Amino acid sequence: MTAPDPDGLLAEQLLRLTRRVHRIQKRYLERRELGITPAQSRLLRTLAHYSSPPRMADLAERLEVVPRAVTTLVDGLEAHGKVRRVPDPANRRVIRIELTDEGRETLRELRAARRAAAAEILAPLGEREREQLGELLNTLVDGPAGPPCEERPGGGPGPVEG
Amino acid sequence: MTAPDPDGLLAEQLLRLTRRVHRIQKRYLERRELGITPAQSRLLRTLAHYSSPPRMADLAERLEVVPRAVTTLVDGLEAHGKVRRVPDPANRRVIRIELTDEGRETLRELRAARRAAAAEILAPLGEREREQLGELLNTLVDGPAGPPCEERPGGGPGPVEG
DNA sequence: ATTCATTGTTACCTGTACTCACAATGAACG
DNA sequence: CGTTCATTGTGAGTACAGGTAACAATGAAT
Repeated sequence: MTAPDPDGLLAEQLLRLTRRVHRIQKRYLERRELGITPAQSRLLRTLAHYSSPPRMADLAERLEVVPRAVTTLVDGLEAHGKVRRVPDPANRRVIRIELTDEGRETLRELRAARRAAAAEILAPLGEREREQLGELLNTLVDGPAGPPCEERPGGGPGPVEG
Repeated sequence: MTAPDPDGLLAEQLLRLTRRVHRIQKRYLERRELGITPAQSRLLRTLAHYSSPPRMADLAERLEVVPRAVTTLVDGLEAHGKVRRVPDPANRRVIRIELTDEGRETLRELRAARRAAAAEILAPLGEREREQLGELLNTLVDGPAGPPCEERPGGGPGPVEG
């Protein structure tokens, strides 16, 4: 440790971990036959954090992807009846995304799967260390922000991912 | 904080960060017109950690991907003259992957790019915190191991990624 | 010699996200 | 009013990363 390029190394570890998370999560998803992909699962979970149905653009910003990607994800979820597109009467350009009952149900199972996957990944860490890691990651994520776009306007519905 | 599902959240942050790393790294790679993709860059860097040219299977294990993926990556790198496939006289099934001079040159630029990307990501953290994060990630990565396969036989050429 | 395991690869498919172009809507301003 | 411009979501196309399955070549074991 204290290698020549500690920061670069750190990025490498990050990548590796994420690949692992992805693989494990996928396994759990398949096993439970929920019929959704990891990215869709992510959108679904994100959806749950809003108090009122978000717009596509909100989700894009939140997920740190381009709006087009959200369209695809919502397509998939809607086809499986997990979410619903509802027009916004106040602004006919916007579409708001609502969780359906089935979506909420799926979400419950999803959380279990997620928890199991996380537990598997985090096994080597103790309680205290997890907290540390959590704080560090929070700092990182909330820090510079910014997907392909710049920064968020601020007055969103009810974010904060918690 | 101290939310209902801290571990799940943690995984979420991980994913988000990685997406960011990926995006930033890609941007750097394009800007410098190195003509390689992030995954190829990863393989290249990994290659540098071996004292003697590794086999395809070694790389697959190291990168935690299926051997087939390595084939594709090496194809790309070889086409750009960054690496060379050399047959192993001792075992005619194996192919060893060597860095070419051009590959080594690219590697130098790559490190700079990587460092810049990491710096950008890690900006919100202080020196002390980076060390902490580094240690935590190390523990995680070295912990349970295991790609699609199980565990590594141990006697690899010269691993340890550092 | 036959059988089995290793190694890399051919062929194909999925998931994810990106760019570009565009239609529909809304807002600003003459 | 009409013109112009920004916002919002989407169709079409592309790139990249990785996974499965089948296989040919080689090596090892019996």
